[in-house]
Amino acid sequence: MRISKSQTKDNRERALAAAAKLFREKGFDAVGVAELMRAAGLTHGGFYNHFDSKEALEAESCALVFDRSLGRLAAIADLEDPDARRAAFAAYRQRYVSQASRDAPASACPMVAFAGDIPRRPPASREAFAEGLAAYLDAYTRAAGLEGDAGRAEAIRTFATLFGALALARSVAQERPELSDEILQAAGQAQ
Amino acid sequence: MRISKSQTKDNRERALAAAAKLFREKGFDAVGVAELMRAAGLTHGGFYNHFDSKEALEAESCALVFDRSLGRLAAIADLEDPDARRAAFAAYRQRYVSQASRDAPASACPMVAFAGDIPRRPPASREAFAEGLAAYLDAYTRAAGLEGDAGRAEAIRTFATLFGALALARSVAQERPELSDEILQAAGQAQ
DNA sequence: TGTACATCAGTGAACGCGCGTTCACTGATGTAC
DNA sequence: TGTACATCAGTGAACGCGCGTTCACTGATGTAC
Repeated sequence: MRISKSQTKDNRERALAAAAKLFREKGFDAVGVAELMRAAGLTHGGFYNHFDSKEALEAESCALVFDRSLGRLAAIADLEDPDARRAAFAAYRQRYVSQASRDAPASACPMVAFAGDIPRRPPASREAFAEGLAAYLDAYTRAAGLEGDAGRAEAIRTFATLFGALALARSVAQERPELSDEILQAAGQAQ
Repeated sequence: MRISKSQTKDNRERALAAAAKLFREKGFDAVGVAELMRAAGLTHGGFYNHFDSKEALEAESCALVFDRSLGRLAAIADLEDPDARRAAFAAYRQRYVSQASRDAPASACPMVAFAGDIPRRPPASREAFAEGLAAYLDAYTRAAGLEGDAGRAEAIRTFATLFGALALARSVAQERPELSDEILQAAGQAQ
């Protein structure tokens, strides 16, 4: 049956949001079109009314998924008071390597969720991810209040530490929870 | 046709080695049994003479893949001269975040290759990986000459930096080669 | 505003394909004598 | 050492399954008058 335009738009957005969540949680190939549409409250046949292919949706997800992080970092960078900015940035970093982040792969850092797979994904996905990561590192550097070549290198290095710790902590969370916690704590201690 | 015992053993080892290489390069699901056996110079039907299932081979690969890294780190830790040990460890770290490591996913760090997927893999694979990572962090800490709680935390943190940088550098290597190089260099600058 | 009809988003059966796995068969190896 | 036979690793066709995608159909929406 035909559906109202606003309903149609809403359905598309729900499918895209479900994809962004499920892809991060389970990986691209492990999420089927049918599962994804079911999560959006629809059936699989209608998928192609909204997207050219699963690949196209994947690429769109790869772009969408950076929005929240970029928004948060921009908000921190834009704080006028330097002390407030520093405090907000420190809080951001602590939250990044928290147990909550580790245990919520569907909503936490998209880079940790996608980085491992991205080199083997289709070009459009890779491009969206690369653009997202580049923008993220810029935003992170600004939020850190760092400038110049050395500042930029320091920002990249400290982000690599957070990223690496979250990825490693997740990789052993089920089998070695104490080790997983230890990794997060070690990263959180960095000043 | 029947094959000699040593040939049989050799065939099994070649299949396992091919798996360890291909899984790191392409990911577990992207490597089929047929492709893997072809890489070992065999046909797919014989696979089940050597392994119970693809899952069983995957778990075996997850364990095998740590051997080389563990051996290298142990050799560094066992150097008698502290200066030589420090130099060897520094060289290990530089090699870890080199362009060569980034561009050779099939043979470089198994953790970077597997960490993202491991939480979604079967229990036996996860267990082998967790054991490998735990052993690796112990070996890395010893090679770094670090001791005690603070030393251990520092070792974990510095490894997370290397790991994160290599993973991030790989994720944008095809689309943003300059950014990829910049990430490796930033990590290499850490003292 | 009301009516008639064209549009098109949603549905679910059906498709083709690739995968892991099974199986009947082959023939050189290993063994019993 | 030689011979006869059982063993079993390797082969490739065939299987069942799940996936992305297609398609004929439905019926409420949007539009033309």
